[in-house]
Amino acid sequence: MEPHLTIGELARRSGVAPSGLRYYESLGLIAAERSAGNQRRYARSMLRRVAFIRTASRVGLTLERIADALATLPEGRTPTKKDWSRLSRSWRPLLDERIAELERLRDDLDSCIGCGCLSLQRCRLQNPDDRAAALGPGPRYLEGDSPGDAERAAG
Amino acid sequence: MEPHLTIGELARRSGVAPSGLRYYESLGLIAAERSAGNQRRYARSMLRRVAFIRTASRVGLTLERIADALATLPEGRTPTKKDWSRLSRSWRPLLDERIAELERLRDDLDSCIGCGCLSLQRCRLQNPDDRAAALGPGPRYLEGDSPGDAERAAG
DNA sequence: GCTCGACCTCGAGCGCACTTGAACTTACAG
DNA sequence: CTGTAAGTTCAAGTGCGCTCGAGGTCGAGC
Repeated sequence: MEPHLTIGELARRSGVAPSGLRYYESLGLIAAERSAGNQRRYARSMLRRVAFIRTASRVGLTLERIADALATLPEGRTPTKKDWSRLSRSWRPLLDERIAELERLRDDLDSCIGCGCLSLQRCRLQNPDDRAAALGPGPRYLEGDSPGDAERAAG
Repeated sequence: MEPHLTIGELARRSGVAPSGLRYYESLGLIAAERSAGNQRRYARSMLRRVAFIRTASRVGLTLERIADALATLPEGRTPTKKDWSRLSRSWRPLLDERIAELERLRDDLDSCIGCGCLSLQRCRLQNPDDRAAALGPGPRYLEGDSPGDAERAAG
């Protein structure tokens, strides 16, 4: 049991490819010491940090927001379980909101299946104000922005 | 009440920018007649078609899959409410699956909050086989691929 | 000492859903 | 007839989360 991991070992054990780990590093999400020959050597605590990143990503956070979260960890010491726990807890409302939105969509869909209307005037499935438009390109609600964000942006 | 819509009118009424409508057309999702001066003129039924595309997109389908779905509409006549209803109904399982996955994630999160472990060995929050990796780059589960897809791809 | 797999950096490319910009034309109101 | 808002095409750019390739170096076993 070595004290440090090579990038390949961390990759295998975290499920993130070496290229992905280097990318995370380029964004400041993780860090590594270097061997005499300039190769990355990871502390074992990086395993948990990468696990956190992966899970946060599955929850729907962008890497930028994950970086923000990681920045709130105490400096100078390895984070404790309590630290990780605090961060994980903060995802809960986000998940709840995303689930709620999909459920709304599903229920609206149910109430529309009978009519097949998709009417811009009447059907709740439609989003006439296109609130999401203010937030930029790409699929939005499904990628982490909440309707709440859209409303605030539309302010 | 004109029989046809300009691209600007369709954009305002559908919530999709003109550039987006041209993009949809480039993918074969919508079509338009042309004025004497080569400007697009949309039949009113396009409103419903665009509404369908937007909603399907919110549900999490890629534009490619939406195109596939639209291809099953009868040719030679304007689709009826029944046609749209049939397509909408097909989203239901997809939505259910996406909701279920987020709920699983939330429940796993709950069971982990106490420990803060995020352990690759023990914690259900982790996804050790990284099933999603087979499907290519980018956030996956949250963008429309289902875990089922991943399992089939890994098979 | 040599080999060979794993590592390094840097820039480019990808997939998706669009948007933007340049350079130009059309439609309609006054 | 003229001004201008709205339309046209085409190529390129954006944002996110990576991956890939080229060209070179490192490290461990024989």
